[in-house]
Amino acid sequence: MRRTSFETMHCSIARTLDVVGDPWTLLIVREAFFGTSRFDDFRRNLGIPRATLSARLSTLVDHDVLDRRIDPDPPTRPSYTITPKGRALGPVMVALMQWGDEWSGVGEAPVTLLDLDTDAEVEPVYVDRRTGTELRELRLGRRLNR
Amino acid sequence: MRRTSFETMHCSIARTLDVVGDPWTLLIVREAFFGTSRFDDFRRNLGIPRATLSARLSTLVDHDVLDRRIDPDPPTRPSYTITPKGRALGPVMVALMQWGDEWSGVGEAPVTLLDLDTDAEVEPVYVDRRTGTELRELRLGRRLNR
DNA sequence: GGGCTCCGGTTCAATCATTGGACTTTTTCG
DNA sequence: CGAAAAAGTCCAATGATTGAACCGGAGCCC
Repeated sequence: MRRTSFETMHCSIARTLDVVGDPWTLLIVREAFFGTSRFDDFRRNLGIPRATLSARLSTLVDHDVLDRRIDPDPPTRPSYTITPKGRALGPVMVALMQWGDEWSGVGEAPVTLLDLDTDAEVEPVYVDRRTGTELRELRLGRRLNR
Repeated sequence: MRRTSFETMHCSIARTLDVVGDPWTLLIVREAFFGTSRFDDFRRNLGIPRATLSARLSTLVDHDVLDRRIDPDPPTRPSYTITPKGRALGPVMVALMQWGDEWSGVGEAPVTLLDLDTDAEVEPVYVDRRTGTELRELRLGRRLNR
């Protein structure tokens, strides 16, 4: 049977997972985020099978997370670049990375984030926009709208 | 062929996706996060097939994201509750939710987050711990450690 | 106690997705 | 020109998901 679609769920988490909720997709987005743009570079960096990569790139382009265009000047090959919508997945990747750093027994964090302008290390933390309180200490609940 | 395991990748995102990188898992964690604990409640709330739910719950328990124990008092049934390791996935779900709110065309945000103590609305934003700069405005790079 | 229902699964066949490898086509490079 | 690389497609084999049917123990009801 076909994988269940979450489109109809009235839930933003479900709808996001409908786009990026498979094992490979966010790794592809990660690569694109940090500059990978060519088919074979994705393939080599990730070790993903060609057919799978081809399928994922197509749906990412369909969802406007990546942009596919042919470079006019040689080498004349497709180039996959991240869109604003794709770049907005940064926080998702940061959150996944921090959880892996802390809980997956990877040891020392494999990657440190940097501010590209100042070259300083960056440590993202969630705070409440209004109060500035760190989210770590908040007990979160939810209210269903509508 | 079996789904590729990301265990050996020296990357925290990949290792996290090895645990929660399939379409259903994070929805199950979301349910557990907000209090669902019984097999049939997960099934009804999500519309997930029994066999799939059974498999996912098992791996989540194996990974110590959920805790399974039998309630001693009747009705004597298994109860799945979220662990600290599972609760630490909160930021991942927040990031997914915010992206869905903004980019998935869901309309008004279906859910508002609340501080359970004060009942005030909470809007989580990522800032750099050191500088307080919002992550949105940063151009992010990475440095590979080791 | 006997039957009924509910809950939490397991089992099954069908279909879908993923994988590794072989193959193709176009482009680039020497 | 000839070789090699890049970007896919095609294929058979194997897993994973799905919906439906089945199952077994715990409560409940008379």
